[in-house]
Amino acid sequence: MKTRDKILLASLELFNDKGERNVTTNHIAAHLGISPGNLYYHFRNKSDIIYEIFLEYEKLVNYYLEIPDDRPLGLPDMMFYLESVFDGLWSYRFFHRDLEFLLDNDERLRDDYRKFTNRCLASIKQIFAGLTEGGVVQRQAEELQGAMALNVWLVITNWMAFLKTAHASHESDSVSRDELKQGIFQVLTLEMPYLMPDYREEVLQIRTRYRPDLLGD
Amino acid sequence: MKTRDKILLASLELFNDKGERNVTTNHIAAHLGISPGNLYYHFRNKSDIIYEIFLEYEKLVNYYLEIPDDRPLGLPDMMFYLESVFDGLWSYRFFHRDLEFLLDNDERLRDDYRKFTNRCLASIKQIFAGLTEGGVVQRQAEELQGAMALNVWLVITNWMAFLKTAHASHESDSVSRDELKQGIFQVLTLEMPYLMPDYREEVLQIRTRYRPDLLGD
DNA sequence: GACTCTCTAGAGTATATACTCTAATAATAT
DNA sequence: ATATTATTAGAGTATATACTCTAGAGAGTC
Repeated sequence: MKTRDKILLASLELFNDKGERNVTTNHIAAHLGISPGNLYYHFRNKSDIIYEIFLEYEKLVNYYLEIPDDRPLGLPDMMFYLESVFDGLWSYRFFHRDLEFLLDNDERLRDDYRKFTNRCLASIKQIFAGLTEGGVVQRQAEELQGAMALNVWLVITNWMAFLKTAHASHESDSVSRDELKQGIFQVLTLEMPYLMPDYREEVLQIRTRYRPDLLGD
Repeated sequence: MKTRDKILLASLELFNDKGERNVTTNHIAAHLGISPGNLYYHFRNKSDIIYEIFLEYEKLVNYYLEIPDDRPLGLPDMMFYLESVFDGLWSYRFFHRDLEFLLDNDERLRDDYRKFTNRCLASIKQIFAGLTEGGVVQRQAEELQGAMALNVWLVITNWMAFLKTAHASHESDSVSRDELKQGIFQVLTLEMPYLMPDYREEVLQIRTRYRPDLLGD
């Protein structure tokens, strides 16, 4: 593998493990057994590394959120989107953690992330539209749709942070992929009242698969 | 005012303005025109300052979330809670920003914050119970209540972060108190389907007062 | 006036961090 | 083989940051 790619991979791994704030360029170099000079030959600075990782993340999410416009959506579609999005969230979980600081220090990233957010929100709305057409969710007032999508977005992107703060110990990376998936439980809770009555039972059923076991300890 | 209190006040102000990560103890001292030595005479370290500020925040929120148990709750109660909580959020807005890092570096704070979260979640559930009794919201399955409360909590505590990232410019502290209050719009959106039909119109009405003007730009 | 206790100044320190510079080595082209 | 280019090592630097240490000023007490 090219050194450049190794750097990106190691950075992502370390960021996810320890948080961007706790990982220095020297750490990354040391982790790979290369010199700082070598790292800076491939990247102008730390922000550049983060930005490239963001681009990968963005690409992945865009791929996950491709929505067929030639057919309505069903329950399996919805679950597929949820699983995919939380998968992406897991792979790049460092990102939403130090987000504000990252955006503060890289204008390019800030602009791109803003557009990214808006695209995601649009996709969520589109998914709801598809599900409405598919008879899974009830038709909602136009006026509510944007705010609903935003709430879904808030729950999804901040579930990880909540888990981390709710955990008793901070033993490195104590949040597991499974726990993250419990965010799906929260999103399904959110959607419950909007479902067509026929689907309520089925979704409640699916939802139990994601039930957190530790909540409220 | 005592130097000790001045330090707490100035720290809170600077943290809110620039983010905890961007404010050093030397900055705080310089801002007050006192020496670093003086600052460290009053506080053992930066974590201690943060911890004391957290205690104030906690006290404020606890005060706001006192819930009368001798009567059911009405719509005005609900709006009062929302307004209060978002007020507290505004006054200590730095806190939820670098939360994960703060908790990683102060075990005492982590434990306290965890308990704080659980108390808040319990309060939210209690408020829902009161509103149910008051005939404002429909009775929900026991099983849903915890997850609903958690979603409300997620939206409330992360609304600020969303605003910051959604903003185009990072011109220092460009998020206003009014914009923060638009989080109430989101929470009301969340609650909408659970309301008793009689209250729907009124809440929709109230909700328009908090409508964001910039969303989706 | 001597003594004590609280508070403050300010220079200073150890460590960390992002990043640079030079020289050398490996790879490739001619 | 030689020239050129891409890659790497590794020592080094400027700056920042959390925090320490010593000395001394004020205020109150005996």
